[in-house]
Amino acid sequence: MKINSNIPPATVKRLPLYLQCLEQIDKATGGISSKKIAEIAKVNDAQVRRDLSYLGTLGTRGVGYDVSKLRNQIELELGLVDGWTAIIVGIGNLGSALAHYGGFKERGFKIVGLFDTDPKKIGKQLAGLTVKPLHEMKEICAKYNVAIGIIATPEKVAESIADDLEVCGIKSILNFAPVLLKNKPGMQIRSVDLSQELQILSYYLERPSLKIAK
Amino acid sequence: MKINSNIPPATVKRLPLYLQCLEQIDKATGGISSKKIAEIAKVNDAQVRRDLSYLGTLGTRGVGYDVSKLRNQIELELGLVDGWTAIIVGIGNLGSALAHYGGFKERGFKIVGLFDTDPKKIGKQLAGLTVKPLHEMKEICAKYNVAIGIIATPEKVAESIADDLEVCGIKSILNFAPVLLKNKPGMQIRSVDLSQELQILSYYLERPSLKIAK
DNA sequence: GAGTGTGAAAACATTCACAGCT
DNA sequence: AGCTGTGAATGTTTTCACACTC
Repeated sequence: MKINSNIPPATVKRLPLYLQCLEQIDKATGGISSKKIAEIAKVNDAQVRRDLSYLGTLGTRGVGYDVSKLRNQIELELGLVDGWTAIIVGIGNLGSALAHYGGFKERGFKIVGLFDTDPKKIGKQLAGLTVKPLHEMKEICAKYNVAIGIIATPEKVAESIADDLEVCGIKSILNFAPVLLKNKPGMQIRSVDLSQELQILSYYLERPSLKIAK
Repeated sequence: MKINSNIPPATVKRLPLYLQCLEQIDKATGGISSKKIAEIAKVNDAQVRRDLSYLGTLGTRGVGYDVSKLRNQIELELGLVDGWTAIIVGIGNLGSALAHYGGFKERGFKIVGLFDTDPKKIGKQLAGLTVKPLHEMKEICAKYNVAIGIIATPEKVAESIADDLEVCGIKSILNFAPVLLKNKPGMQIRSVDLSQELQILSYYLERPSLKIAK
């Protein structure tokens, strides 16, 4: 089992998609073709083959890919077998949703801490964890060697939480607050803006107003 | 005010990002340069100029862009001024988070209905709306001319909800359930998988196991 | 026959670098 | 002097098409 650490970014973005496909097909199916994956993932089949070829020679000509072998290899490439630990900061509706979200555990991410500043939330039990105040963050991060900090706070405090996470030695942030965080050297930051997809969708909607223009 | 309906997809994806930038800068600032936008959005400044040039000749050489004029034009291009209405199906933690999410309203999307199958949730008041059973969906969709259906249900029922939305005449779906929905002719579907970004992040994390491989 | 893996072509996207305007 | 808008160059991604293997 080898890891190719030089996969094109466009391909890296699609690997989780393929993983989802493999999970979704009939569990009894042992093998699958690029054509079938392409159909479920809604991409071109040559694309699928090219993407998977970066992970090594995994398929069998004339036959297809072995589902579990393929899954293992994608998980290996994405580093999902390393068992990353994460904490969530901001336990409102979104933070709670993330804490309960089965997809994280299923993908090898373990949530080991929930934090909030609101005294009403501190002490609450949630998804098998107790919500803790911010000043206990450093201890938890050290104890569990936390790799990822997930920000689900209101936008006003997100930047300061990012600073706190940096102090705790965290090297990666997944930010759900609708704010563009400042760059921090040595820190990987990815932001998910829940309204962004809706805005993109809007561009491709049939618009009454377009009939007037053009 | 003209709409250029032929903007490259890569640019469309960045327009919401620029909008976020503009919202985030000091409200007092009347003008902004491509260099400043690039810095906040963490992209190349030539990229910003090229992207914005698709919207028309908006800047002033030697000066920069007028913030409010730029914002208006981006909103116009994205169709955010058309006042889309949306409904949310599945009022768990994620659905509640989405219902309360200020970013939707701010971007011109109006949530006009919340739906769930759970009798315990039906009747609940949330973000100024009452949670309704599924069979009232069609009526609400017709009444408010709903354009977008947001799915925030567990994965098992997501596909059948998508069918229901189709029956209600909805033409666009934003799916938060971790499942790849089947294609429906004439239907725009975008999926947001909350764990996907975490998986991409994982690929770029420093891995202990990589020291062994290679 | 069926389906992978991959050169080569085509399409798309980014970046440079600078003329042109304020 | 400062900053846009954009040709031209470069880099990346997608797709075609087919030799090759089972």
